[in-house]
Amino acid sequence: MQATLKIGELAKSSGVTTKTIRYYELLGLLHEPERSYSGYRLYGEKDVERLIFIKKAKGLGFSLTNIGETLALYDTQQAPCVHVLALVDRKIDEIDRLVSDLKEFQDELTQLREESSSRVTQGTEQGSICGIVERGIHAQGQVALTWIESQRKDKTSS
Amino acid sequence: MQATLKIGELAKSSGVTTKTIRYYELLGLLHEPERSYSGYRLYGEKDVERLIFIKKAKGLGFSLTNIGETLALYDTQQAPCVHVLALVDRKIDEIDRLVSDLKEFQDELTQLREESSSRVTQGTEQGSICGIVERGIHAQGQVALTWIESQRKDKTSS
DNA sequence: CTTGACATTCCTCTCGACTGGAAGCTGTAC
DNA sequence: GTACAGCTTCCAGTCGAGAGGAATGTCAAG
Repeated sequence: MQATLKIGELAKSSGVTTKTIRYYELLGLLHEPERSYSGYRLYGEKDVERLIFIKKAKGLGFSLTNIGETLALYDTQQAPCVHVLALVDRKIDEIDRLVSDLKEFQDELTQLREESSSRVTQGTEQGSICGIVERGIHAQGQVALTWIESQRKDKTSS
Repeated sequence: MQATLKIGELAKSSGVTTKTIRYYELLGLLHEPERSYSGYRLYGEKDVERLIFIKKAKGLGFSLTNIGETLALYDTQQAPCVHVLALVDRKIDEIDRLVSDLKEFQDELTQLREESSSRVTQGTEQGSICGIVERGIHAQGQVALTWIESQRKDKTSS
């Protein structure tokens, strides 16, 4: 359990900013780290793993509170009581439901895709950026132009 | 396309508050509805479906912006251009990745569950609410007490 | 013709999850 | 010995997704 990383190094090896690390500590997701004589936070490899776990879970849509609970369960090396086991079971079931809902949603999208692609009239809209942007979406408030960007930043992870 | 529902009725049949409906309209997720002579918003069955779609997608973790894009695609009855098709494809792929990440995460939890349950020492902690709460989590900042609540409100849907 | 439920707009507040920046300390490099 | 990156705390701002509430209008019932 050697604590050798300064916060900036932890940030680099986990891909999480120093700001965020301190914030997670504040929330109790990370334990209070050791400190150097001068007060610098010092971390070890475990902390890298922990941060990556958090990042991953967050990417899957879990809230920090929720992640905190799961971590707390990891932390307690005591026998967990029946209540907590039941909660983990519930979480597992929840993921099952989530997955099947996602699948269903994906099916809808796929179907939409099929229908749509059969309507593509062989790109007679060469000059314009995208016919849809001009005709359909523009009217709605140019949401489309930020689409690609939002896609990019939405799931930079994984 | 008869528009007969007032906002409160739409709210009831979709399970979304009137506040939220107006907010979605503001964001462009819902079209500007017809209005009665006195200025009341008037909706039809399509709007119920649309709201339920939004609710569902939101429950799956998509952002309102993201949902807006998808709806925009639904809306355009024109042939969608190749760009948009590609984006839908990407979204479909994303869901694939999301699902497999979730599965993986679930496996980790299941494993944790197994390990943990083998440590349950046959409930010698009758009197206390939960041994874990007392011993493990309490130290971390009583996160555990809000756990059940957060579970409840996190996924009230589906 | 007033009461009460529901509608309208507009403006502020909340909550989660950060991010930015000020003011000051540390530690290595030249 | 001073410059500069990197650390500290603390406080304020932002963004998404709404919720709360004031002031006012509408409409059916008694």
